[in-house]
This record gives sequence, C-alpha cells and structure tokens, in this order.
Amino acid sequence: MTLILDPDDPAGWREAPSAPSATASSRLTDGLNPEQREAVEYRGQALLIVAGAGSGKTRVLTHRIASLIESREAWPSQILAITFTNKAAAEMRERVEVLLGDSASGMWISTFHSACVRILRREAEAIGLTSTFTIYDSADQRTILKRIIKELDADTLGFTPASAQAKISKLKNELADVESYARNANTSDPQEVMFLEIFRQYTRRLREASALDFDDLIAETVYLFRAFPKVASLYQRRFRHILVDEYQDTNHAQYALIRELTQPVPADRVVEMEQHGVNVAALTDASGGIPGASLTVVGDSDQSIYAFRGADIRNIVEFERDFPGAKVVLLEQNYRSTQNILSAANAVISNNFDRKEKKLWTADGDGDQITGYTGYTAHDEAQFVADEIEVLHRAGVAYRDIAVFYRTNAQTRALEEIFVRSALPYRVVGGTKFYERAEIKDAMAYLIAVANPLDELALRRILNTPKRGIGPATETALASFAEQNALSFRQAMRSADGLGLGPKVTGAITNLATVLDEAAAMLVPSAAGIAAGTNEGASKVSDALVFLLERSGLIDALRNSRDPQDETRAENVEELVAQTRDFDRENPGASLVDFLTQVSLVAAADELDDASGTVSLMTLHTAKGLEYHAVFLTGLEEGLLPHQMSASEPGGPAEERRLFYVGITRARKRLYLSLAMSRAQFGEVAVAMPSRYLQEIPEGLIDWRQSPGMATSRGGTQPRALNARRGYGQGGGGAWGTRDRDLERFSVTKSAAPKAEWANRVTGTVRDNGDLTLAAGDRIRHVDFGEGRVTQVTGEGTKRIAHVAFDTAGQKKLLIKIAPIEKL
DNA sequence: GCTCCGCCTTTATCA
DNA sequence: AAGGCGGAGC
Repeated sequence: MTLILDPDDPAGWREAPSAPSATASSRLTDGLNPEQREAVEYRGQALLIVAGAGSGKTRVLTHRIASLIESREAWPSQILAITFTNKAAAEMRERVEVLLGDSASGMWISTFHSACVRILRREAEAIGLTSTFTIYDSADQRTILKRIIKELDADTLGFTPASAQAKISKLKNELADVESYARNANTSDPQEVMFLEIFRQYTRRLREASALDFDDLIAETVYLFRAFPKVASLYQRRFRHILVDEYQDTNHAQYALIRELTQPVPADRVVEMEQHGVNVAALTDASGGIPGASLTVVGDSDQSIYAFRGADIRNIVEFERDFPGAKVVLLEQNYRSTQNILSAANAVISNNFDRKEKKLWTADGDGDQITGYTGYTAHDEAQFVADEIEVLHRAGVAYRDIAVFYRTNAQTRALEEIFVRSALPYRVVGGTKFYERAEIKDAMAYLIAVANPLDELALRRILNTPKRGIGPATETALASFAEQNALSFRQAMRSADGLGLGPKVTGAITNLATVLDEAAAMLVPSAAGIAAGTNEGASKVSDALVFLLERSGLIDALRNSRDPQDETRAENVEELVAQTRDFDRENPGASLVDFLTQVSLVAAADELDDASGTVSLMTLHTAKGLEYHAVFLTGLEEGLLPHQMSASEPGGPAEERRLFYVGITRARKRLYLSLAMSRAQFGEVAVAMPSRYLQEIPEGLIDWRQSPGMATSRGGTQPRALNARRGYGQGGGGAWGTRDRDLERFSVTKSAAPKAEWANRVTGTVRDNGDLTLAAGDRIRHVDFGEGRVTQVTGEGTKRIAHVAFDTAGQKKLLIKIAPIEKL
C-alpha cells in the first residue's frame, strides 16, 4: 500500500489509487501531434505553450491535468487552473473528469476573479472587510463616481465618471493605490490633485460599504499575500501546479498574483506551519522549504485583445525571461478551419510588425472561398446575413452552429430588427444583460442590502424603490444623521424615529429597516449549521427574495402600475425569482452570498447555451475562445473596425487587427465578411468606408457577392463614395479607396450581379399588426411576395409565425405581428 | 415629493 | 436613437 499526501483530507494521508496501467497513461497522449504530446508530458518549473488559434490547446491543457493526476504527481486539490470564463472552467472540469473516469473534485478550475473572491471571502477580515463584501460592477462604480464628481465639482476640471473610472481601473491594474499614487503625484497640477481626491474618496466609500470593484478583486488578493506571507504560504503549499489559459490577456496585477502563488515557502515558515498542524510532509525539498509550484501558461500574443483593461502583452513575450529555464512549445497545426480561412488570417495578422512569426496551417484542405458582401445600409447588410443564414440552414447547418460577430454592441439593433422580421431564431450573447435591467438591479439591491448591511449604495437604491415618499431631502438627512453619530446608513434607518421627520416618512423608513432585518434573520444558519460551518437551517435564496419582494411592495408596485412597461418588468423580476429557485436546486446548501457572487462574476460567454437552437450574436471580444461552423463578421468599416477610439491609442490599430484575426479564426468551414456603405450613428447617417483590414486579405480568397466598388457604382447618388474622406483614417495609407487600383480591385467580381432583392429593401420602421389572427388556410397579401395561403401557424404571443405558401414567391416564414401583410 | 416634458449627451471592447 | 437629467407644475 502506498500512502501519499492529500491536503484536503483532514488526516493528511490516504491510500493512493491503484497504479495506472500502461494503456491508461498512453491513452492521454494518443492522437496528439508531437508538439501537443510534448506539452502534455513536459515536467518542469515553467512551461509556455504558444498555441495558435484552433491548435487544440484546451485538449492539451485537460490532458496535461489528467496526466498529472493519473501519474500521481498531484492530487486534484493541488491543481489550480485559471480560465477566461466560468463556462470554459466548467468545460475543462468536465473533460478532465471524462479523461480520469473519476471526479476531479477539489481541483480549483476557475477564472481569476472567482478564485480571488474565494480566497478573499475566506481571508476578508485580515484586510478589514466583512466576508460578505459586495462586488461592485462598472455601473455601481459609475454611480459612486458620479456622486463624488458632483460633490467636488470636478466636472469643471473635465472629469467625467467614465474618465475617472478608466483611470482608477488602470491604476489598480498596475497595483497602484491611493498612497502610491499620491507619492508620485504632481501636487502643482490642480487636475492631478483633484483626481487624487476623487480616487481617495472612491476608495473610502468602497471601504465603508465593505465593497470591492472588479479590479480590487485581483489587486486586494495580491496585497493580502504580500501583507500576510503566512496566508500566502498556505496557498503556495496547496497549489503545486498552476495552469493559466489566455495568458496573453493577463494584466500586471494578475501577473503579480501568479508570481506570488508560485513562490517557494522558506524552510523556517515550513517549520512554523508544521507547528500549527499544517501537514507539509512529502512536500519539502532538501533545504526543508517547499519549492515553488510549477507553472504552465498557454497563450497566443496574436490574440491579445484586452489591452484596454490593462492586459500586458509583455507578460507572454517575456515569459522566458521572467521564468528562467522555461520550456516553450509551439502549436501551429490548426484543427479547426479550412486553409482558405487560415490563409486569410495569416495574411491579416502578418501586417502586425513586432510579432513572432507564426503560420497556422491545416491538413484538411482549402475549403470554400470566403464570401464578401457590401450592403447599402446596415439593414441591407443584416438582410444579407439573414438570407445567407437561411441558405445555410436549408443546407443542413444547425442554427446553433452559426454566429454573427460585430465590434460594438450598438450594432445589434439592425441585425435584431431583420432577424425578428425574418423569424430567425437568434440570441444576443452579453449585450444589455438581464442583470443590468433597472428592475433586476432593484431586486438584487434588496438581496445585497440583506447580505451586506454596510452597503450604502444598495440601501440608497432601494430606499425609495418602490416609491415610499422618501425623497432626496430625507435621504440626505439620513446620511448626515449617520455621519454625525458614527452610524452606518442602515443603523441610521433603524433609528429614524429620532430624526424628527414626518410620521409617514419615518414609518416608511423603519418599515423597510424591519423588512431587511427580518430577511437577514431568515438567512442565519442554525446553531448546528454555524458550528459545522455549513448553511444548514438558513432559508433558501429564493424564499428570501420572495419575502423581500412581497414585504417591500416592489412586486405589487410593478403589477399594479399603469405604465404598460411595468408588466414586462414584473415578469423580469419573476424570472429572477425563477433563477434563484434554479440556483437553490443546483447548489443545495449554498448561501445568499454565493448567489450574489455568482451573479457578479458571470461573463457574457457564460450565457451561451450549447443546446439552444439559435444563432448567436456577440461582440468580437466575447467570441474569443469559441468556434462555429459558419461565422459572419459584420460592420467591417473604418471607424468600427478599427474603431475610431483606437486611433488615438498607441498600439490601437494593431490590437484591432488582432481582434479581426480572432474573429476570422473562429470559423470552421464558412466565413462571411460584410460591411455597409452607410451606417446610422448618433442619429444621423454617415458614409462608411471599407475597413483597411479587408485589403490585407489576398483577393483570390474572397468571393464578393457585392464588392464595395460595385455597391458604389450601383448606388447612384455617390458614384465615388469610396473616395469620400471622412474625419477618421487621416493617416492616408490606411484609408481605403484613395488610390484607383483599390477601387478597381474591388470592382472585380467573379459572381453574377447582386441579388436585387437585398438592395434597399428594408427601412428602419417596423409595422405592427396588433392582434391580427391567422390560421391555416387563410389567404394573405404581402407587400413584396404578393398573395399566398397560410399553411401553418407556430409560436406564441408576439412571436407567432405564419408559414405561408406564396403563389409566386414560394414558401416563407413570417412573424405575424410585424410582417407587411394583410388578411384577405 | 412626484411626474412630465424637453433638452442634451452619448457610445467600445470585459470581469 | 435613446436614455439621463434638470426644471416646471402639480
């Protein structure tokens, strides 16, 4: 019998699993190419896997983890794997479990943010937080900064909530805090002095509310480890193998965190730990210390697209210098895309100088040409996308294997309008998220106020929601009462009796305070639960939420409102209740704080549901790490991609190119590139020019259904619109269409004349047929398709769809509510 | 304190 | 185009 250390087992030891058979261990490298195999099998302190797009890095990572566990080099609990999204984490766990045929429980596979929250909740008191601290999102940050800027009159110096937020975020990502910033600040610059004051107040308010923003989650964990080396040692001892995915997108704070976690534990602290009952046997080396954890990072500097949030490409470029003796493995063979798609990607990215040469290749053949299309308007472009999706669908491609990408969330509008009208099942991933709706934030604020009574932001939000007659004057009175008596806002609410306010207002405040207190009492575990450190005896999150919604009057206010939109809002709140029920069911014994944490840390990509039969719409950023049979890259125009804002930033255009590259390499078999000649922006229509990056794709690779040149010559009103120079792209060389040969190039097309039905057919207005009811057998007339007979009606409510056999236009599906039809 | 109206700005990308 | 904000009127 072999005994090995299990850090999660109270006894510290347990029997090792039976020795792996030879077949089992080779199973983990079977079917891998030599480089992948090396990446799985290499053992050493530091390993960098440079993984081109689609080169099978997730496979390599999961096999590497499984191999560490199966060879008994590590227990699951000694592994920390950092992924970019929670969904990627869940997938990775699942795949490791499949490989091991066993549960991988105890393994930490999570995002940077989730891992840090987990550590911080455990150690919160060490750094002066309550363990139920709130996580503030950007909107919360903005609200606070708006108040601060207003109080300080900082807008006169040009500060906006957005600018202050960006600057604070940038500093935190560099691990700067108020003091360190103050030390280097130029005190003769009034603007800098003002910023310092904003930063200071912002920090103070978050502290007082026991709240952290997203950037704090990482930075505070680093501070924790630096200020409390003993705490750090516990995690350094625990995690023996650390693996980081998407390493090219780590920022300095994340890099510092990894550095902290991979530090060795010195011999004297090992002795100390042992005296405190921490089992360190079998972990120490000859010096008596615990060596640093082994580090594996995976990344591709060509896919670095998060410089705006502090990602530092140097982390990956200089990995070999940071970790001397590091092994580097390069994965270039692509298993995802056709050669045509890869050639386009290679051609585009090769325009970024200052990069390590890397060429993706596949053994799977050229595949189809890339399809290009230039619409006259964004709606025209969207119609092309919708029509092509229908063609793909009829050819047997499932909707869920199709994705549409764009640079900015605002671009979804035209796409959605057309998709709704075409009765295409689609889903916007991310975008205006459910949890960002005002009514959901209100309901969540009730939960937050219960979980973290110090959170003044949440309390102020619900103070007069629903309307209780508590206005700004009362709110200010409460706040100053709290300040004068050194009370929290919540305590001040409880003692509102003594404020000399009107009886109605006073009653409203104390009522709210009572409701919150009662909900808090519901959520306290039983004595037995507390003793065991579990949540036993506490009410479920859904029960607490229902209690709060009913007792606060929030749900009634929405239901009884005469504002028609409140009906939808009430439904949304009910949807939230349903979500808490799901949460309770899927996470038995989980607490309210667990729920709030999960909600705070969902990423856009986490919402993706593989089982849904819908087309996915998302930003290029969200698309990272995903792949689809068919990909539509839309809005390929100067000003959008590259985005205007990027022009002023150093390295901006190069990063935008990488974004384009990421988009291209998501496609397996079919890639569509589209743009619009004109696009409505800020309420007016602007002429758009094709993106400079389109030029970088060798011409033979694209089959233009309608090229920019053709669109111009057919468009009529502006025969030389490609020459029209607008504000951006002043840099000459990059601006497109300034030279005749560019025009000519795009005037050449191999396909037949563009389909007339796409052009200008769609306008921005949506009609509404109200409650028009149709049944199979009805005759209708359609503006474009003429007369036809309804064969079937599917769907419900506003999403009812009529299947119509038109006399001349064939079979069509129409959304009854808005289709341009009339019943005959 | 609430509500309505008109003006004004605003838009990148994310955890 | 749409949401946020401030002022006017109740």
